[in-house]
Amino acid sequence: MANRIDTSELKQIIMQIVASIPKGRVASYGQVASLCGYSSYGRYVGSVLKQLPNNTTIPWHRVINAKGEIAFPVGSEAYIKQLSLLSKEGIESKNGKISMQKYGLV
DNA sequence: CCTGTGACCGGTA
DNA sequence: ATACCGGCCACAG
Repeated sequence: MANRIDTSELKQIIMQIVASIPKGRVASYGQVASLCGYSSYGRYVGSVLKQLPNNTTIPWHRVINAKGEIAFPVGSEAYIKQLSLLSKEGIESKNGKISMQKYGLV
């Protein structure tokens, strides 16, 4: 039992969860954390995605915050890129907000 | 060792 | 509905 968290292993789990998000769906950082079994690791999820290389195959763009908004400042490079990728998968945002009811995980 | 930071979240006013 | 606040926790300096 020594339920000690292995951050290096947790990273792998997080990436696997994110990779498992179906195309056309989105999940919040906290939700990804929950699926990993660590509901309070939302911030850590973000820090892991931040470390991903530009050529990664991980669909990091399908992860947004709990409010249904992209976590970057509106108009920033990353914001525009993420919005573009989402739009490509048929995910539309209303006034910068994405409907979790519609695109959230089932 | 201590402090600040961040792709977060939920409660309260 | 928005704004503020405290909790959260790995990581960098």
